[in-house]
Amino acid sequence: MEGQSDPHPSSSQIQSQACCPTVPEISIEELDDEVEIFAALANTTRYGAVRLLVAADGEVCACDLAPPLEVSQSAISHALSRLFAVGLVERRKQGRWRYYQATPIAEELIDRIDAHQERDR
Amino acid sequence: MEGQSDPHPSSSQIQSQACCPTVPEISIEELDDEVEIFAALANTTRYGAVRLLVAADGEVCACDLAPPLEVSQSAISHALSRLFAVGLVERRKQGRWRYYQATPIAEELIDRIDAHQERDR
DNA sequence: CTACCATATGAAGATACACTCATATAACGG
DNA sequence: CCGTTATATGAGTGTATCTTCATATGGTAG
Repeated sequence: MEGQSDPHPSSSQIQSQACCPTVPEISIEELDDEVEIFAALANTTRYGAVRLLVAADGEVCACDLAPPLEVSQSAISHALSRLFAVGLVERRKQGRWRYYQATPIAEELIDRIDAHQERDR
Repeated sequence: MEGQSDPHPSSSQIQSQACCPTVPEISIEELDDEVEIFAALANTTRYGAVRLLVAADGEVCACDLAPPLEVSQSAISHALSRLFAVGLVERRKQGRWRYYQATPIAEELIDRIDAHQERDR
């Protein structure tokens, strides 16, 4: 399998008007952390939670996030744990409550998306 | 199933130092488009393609993207189609080649991620 | 035309994912 | 203490997702 591709560097030199405008080299292996950040946002529950936290512009306890998202306690807990794992939210414990807050990177990503949606509407 | 939650508005008024700092209302249904954008980036092949395009800072033909990502022709084609569908890349046909280019929103999201990675390293 | 090349697309199998359920932990209130 | 509340976590399951294979399309060169 993988019957070798590499089409153009063959025969003569097809680099003038053909493809190949020198493709930059990037380390593909090191992309996984970043993919995980986007993967954490690639789900309605988790993205909705981030949006709520960004809109709240401050701390919100987990129990206040579940109802508007219409998901169970377990679901929001799983969701917030994953968001925390990739650094999209911070959390603080107070008594029996756990307060969550969006991190700067979360705010920035949402901000970019909002600006984009604003543009082409 | 779903034995109704809504914990605090019950008994007395537990809003002072408890949770509930007025959770903002957002339209959860309208989030799907945005989730699709992040979902498109939540895969190594697709994210790698976007990174290559952003790094290239210009057009790159599909055949030049497959080798560095170590994926098949079919895989890169599927990947680019999906990225195009959500507006993360643009494309232009020239002869039998198809040139892809990152869109502004793609560049901005990558830019935010890079700045973030820079920060906590 | 006919061969070949770059790309696209549909179906299909293997894998990963997001819930739910059950249960655990921890903090408060009586 | 014991019951209740808020949250966390592991297992299990239905569903979605990604890649490959096969094939289609559209362009180019002989």
